[in-house]
Amino acid sequence: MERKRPLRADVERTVRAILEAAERVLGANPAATMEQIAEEAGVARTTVHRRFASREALVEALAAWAARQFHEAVASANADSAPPLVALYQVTANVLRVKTSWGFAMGGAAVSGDSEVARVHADVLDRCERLFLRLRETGVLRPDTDPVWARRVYYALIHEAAQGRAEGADVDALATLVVDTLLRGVGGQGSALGG
Amino acid sequence: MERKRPLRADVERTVRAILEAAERVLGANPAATMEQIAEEAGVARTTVHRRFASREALVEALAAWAARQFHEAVASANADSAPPLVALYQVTANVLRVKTSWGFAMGGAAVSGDSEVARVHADVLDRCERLFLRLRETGVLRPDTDPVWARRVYYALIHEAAQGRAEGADVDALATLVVDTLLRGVGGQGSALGG
DNA sequence: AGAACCTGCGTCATTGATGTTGCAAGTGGG
DNA sequence: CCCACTTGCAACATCAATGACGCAGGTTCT
Repeated sequence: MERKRPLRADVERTVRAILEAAERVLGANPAATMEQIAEEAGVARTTVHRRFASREALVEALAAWAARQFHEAVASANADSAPPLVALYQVTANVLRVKTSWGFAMGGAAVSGDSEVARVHADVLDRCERLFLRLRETGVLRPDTDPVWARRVYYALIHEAAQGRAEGADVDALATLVVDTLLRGVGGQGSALGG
Repeated sequence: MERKRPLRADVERTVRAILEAAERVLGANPAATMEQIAEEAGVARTTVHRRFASREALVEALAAWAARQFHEAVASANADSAPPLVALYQVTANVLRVKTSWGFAMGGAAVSGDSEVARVHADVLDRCERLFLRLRETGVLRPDTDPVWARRVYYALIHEAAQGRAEGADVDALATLVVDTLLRGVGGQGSALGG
């Protein structure tokens, strides 16, 4: 996967431009054409094909690029060693930072392919499961909570938070919002249904 | 939009079969072809084209079909008159019943078109906003909660609940889970972050 | 300056999806 | 029983997206 010879600086810039354009365009419309991506990137369609052998290759490269940042975001949060609640907050903030800019590349449409990318996401999922188990053991999560459901809610909340707000929004505030909503919900004190 | 003459019974059955097949196939892969839909429905591709002038028309009919059930599900819950918490639970259960079977037809990909369908969804959104305002006034929601955020979380939770569980899962249990998670979150007592 | 490289543009081939039509066969209702 | 209707099948016409070249012009590196 490594390039044989170092590429010229402008080539790298072009590739970056294409990837960012692809993120924007495909984020707005997953069925967008190479033409639209090229236009958004400010290059000719043929140039895109020169850099990426096929559409599939482009999407995969995009997913790989995002997966790298995703992995780094999660890994740098010390999810396994830090106190679970702190780790949860750290992971949330880091992931939000990435996901607000690379929402499509991290979504299902891009990760469908197997190989490296799927492994990274599976790995993150694993860390997440472990983190939620620790959260429950620590008493942060209610003991009767299904960790899988909790994790899915967590993912959904992150998605929502990354989706709605503009890129400029304060990531820390968003992370607080997500964690807070995840743990306390939006209800007042005695608002639970009888069960 | 009404048919001039009553159609033969088997025609109606064919249309239903196509719509249901479209829901299943497009749910699994939004970019699926007419061929695949026809195959799933057990009819020839030309038959699909006879019943639906174009792909767009098919998707729109699918969305309209789902929108009708969606609207009915929400309307029959008396969201405006019943006590807000009861209404919330009712709406949740009713919507879940529909959404587990018509997930794609109610999602963004199908509703993108304007016209009737968009109006129904906008209407439901309105009722939702009002319901959440009432929930906050009643003290069910924390006073400092952003109603928009609350509603978005609610939508996301419904989506997750409808997504994961098999169709047979107990709708009432799911609704309880959603409302419970929405209001209380998944955390224990003193688990909120310091603010 | 000279070589190597990249890009834009025009062109072309291919492929897959869409939509249409004619025809023969099967079914149900009157 | 006969007619109207619907379906499956096969063939056809489009059309858009993908992907591949070759060439001319411009940039960068040495």
